[in-house]
Amino acid sequence: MQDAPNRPYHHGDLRRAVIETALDMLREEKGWQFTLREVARRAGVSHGAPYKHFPDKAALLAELAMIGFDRLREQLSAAKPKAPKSLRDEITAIARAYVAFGTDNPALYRLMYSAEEGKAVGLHLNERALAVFEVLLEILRRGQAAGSIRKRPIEGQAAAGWGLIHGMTMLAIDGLLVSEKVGSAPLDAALSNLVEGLGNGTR
Amino acid sequence: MQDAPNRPYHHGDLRRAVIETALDMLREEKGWQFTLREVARRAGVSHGAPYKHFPDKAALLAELAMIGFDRLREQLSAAKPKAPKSLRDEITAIARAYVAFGTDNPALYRLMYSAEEGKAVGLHLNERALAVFEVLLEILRRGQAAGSIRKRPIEGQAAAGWGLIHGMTMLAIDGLLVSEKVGSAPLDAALSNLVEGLGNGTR
DNA sequence: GCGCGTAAGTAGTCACTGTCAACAATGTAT
DNA sequence: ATACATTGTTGACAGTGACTACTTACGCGC
Repeated sequence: MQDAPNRPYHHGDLRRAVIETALDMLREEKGWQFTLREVARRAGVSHGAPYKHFPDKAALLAELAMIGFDRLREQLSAAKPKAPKSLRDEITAIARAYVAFGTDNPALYRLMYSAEEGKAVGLHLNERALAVFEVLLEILRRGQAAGSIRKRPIEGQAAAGWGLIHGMTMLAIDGLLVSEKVGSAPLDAALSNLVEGLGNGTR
Repeated sequence: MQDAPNRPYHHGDLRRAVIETALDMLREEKGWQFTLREVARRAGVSHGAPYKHFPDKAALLAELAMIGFDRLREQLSAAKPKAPKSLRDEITAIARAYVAFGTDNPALYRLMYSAEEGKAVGLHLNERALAVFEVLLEILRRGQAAGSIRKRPIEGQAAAGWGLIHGMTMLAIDGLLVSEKVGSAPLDAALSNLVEGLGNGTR
């Protein structure tokens, strides 16, 4: 915290501090509807200071979203099993990690898929976001080569995988996966269905 | 509009007018981040008037979300083919209608899955929201009975279907289904995959 | 008919927001 | 040393959601 009253006039690394503080607020609060002024307040700086580092609030949000993609990719890479018994195990592991990222960082995940409704395309065509998508594509490519995944246009299979996982993540974040509607293990069931749809019949 | 300067003191049906106006604003703008004051302005009443009908903005948003579920259910019912050639056709038709609802009413759809982040559960366990879910369940039940869908816990299959369709809808709304990532007909491909996963092998 | 309670609308206010321009402090290159 | 660019501060502005006190006029019981 910035208790020291004789804090120096120049923060030193305010840009990073603003980002860190904003990430903290995303973590503890639910919505990404935090105020820029409170970020400044927490960072121990005047309400106008952040504008020296970000042209506006949207720019900060975009930056946060990018960081989100980086972290998601890292988390997926870390979850990839070293010696997977089957492609199914691999897909399951990755998918679980993906959903876990969403439920662990709900506000951040929402932000990654919201930022400026319409400008989101730009974000997701960015190299850092595409890197996440590449994890999925790589698995599908390998599966097709190994013959355990139907030989179909890979983009379509990617659509099915991305759509399902993103959807399950959003539902999980919103707390909508209640057993009254989707049973006790919805993610497992959905993943089974996905894998069986992708598979070539040799289960 | 309310051009008449000698507009009566009492609006007559302000509650409905507020809802209609808010729906209009959802339709034309993208975000559900409209201001209550502008709703009042457009309805031709003072900025405090809506508070006589809604305790706060969140209450209005919740009401709008409910209307969204009603309309979605209607649209799905209308899209259900009278004499479907196969269950696959039926599922495809319903799913297309669902996604179309989302892309036609992006802000409203977002609202239905956002409203008060965390209070969403309550919304979705409401009778009017469950009615939408029931459309999906009914198809699955019928498919299992007819033998064209694998005999598995229906909740899990519902999870797979809901997750995929919701995910595709969200991606479509955000404009993220660009051909660079998911090819030219992502929805068709994803639905094929879903149906094949659900199916019992007799394709 | 008629009074009047009360639902419905108004106006003003409060604390707060994002953004901006003017100003001050600091570091840096010449 | 001195000019300058960077970074932070302060104060302002319009606009927001929410609350309050006030006013209007609808409609009910007599």
